[in-house]
Amino acid sequence: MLDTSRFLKDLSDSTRLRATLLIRRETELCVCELVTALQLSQPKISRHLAQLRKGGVLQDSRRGQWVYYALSTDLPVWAVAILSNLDEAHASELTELQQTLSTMPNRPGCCL
Amino acid sequence: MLDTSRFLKDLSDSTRLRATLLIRRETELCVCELVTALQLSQPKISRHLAQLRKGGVLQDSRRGQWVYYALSTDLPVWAVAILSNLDEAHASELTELQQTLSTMPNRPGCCL
DNA sequence: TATGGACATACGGATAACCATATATTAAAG
DNA sequence: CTTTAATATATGGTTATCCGTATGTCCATA
Repeated sequence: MLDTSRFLKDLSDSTRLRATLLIRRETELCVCELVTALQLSQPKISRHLAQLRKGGVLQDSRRGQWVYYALSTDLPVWAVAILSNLDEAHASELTELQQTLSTMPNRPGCCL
Repeated sequence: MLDTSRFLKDLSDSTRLRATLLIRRETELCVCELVTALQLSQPKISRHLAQLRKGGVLQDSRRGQWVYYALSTDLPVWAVAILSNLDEAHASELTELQQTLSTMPNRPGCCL
């Protein structure tokens, strides 16, 4: 079961919040896509994603050399609702991040 | 303007989360009422309330010897919505806290 | 002005969060 | 089996968070 305080703490870091909301919009993203979109180092992104996974916010699935992260399918209703509210609060910034993502060179396709 | 990450961090502590949600339900509460309801030390409550006030989540108003805390009237829509969702996630616990409050001896009345 | 109750803050220590750098793991390709 | 790309983790250091205890401030009343 998801703990409320833990959930909020996991989202209270700007990197984790933006990563989670961007994943929510894009359904799923691999690590290198997040590195490009957020323009942060790979270890930093990976550490934050691990924390979100351990906290039950995200789930991962390996496909070839890529690991894709998506929202956990076990999120309770209140958590899904909060993510929706946070998306509203970050609407324009998230659209910009999606824009950056769409122009990423060598973006891994869904070629499994 | 309220910062999202700061807002989530302020609520990510169990004491601050419960205090905020209880205040939301009761409209306003003074420090000694929160000390009783949450059964924590006065300095601890006071410190957390100060953080919530500085973060723009709560506002305070002194009336005689008592300081009452209420939700800030400047909270954006998304923040109010999140508090509502969090109340749902804590419904039964909050009702218990209200129960404890209602039996508080020497509870300061609205006798300003 | 002295006393007591309500509240705030300062101080010191313990724990946790965050980061950059370096290194390990895994998988595809040669 | 080596190489390379993608991802994960380990290490060490800095900063932030949280707490208990002690003390300060403000207000009402005597």
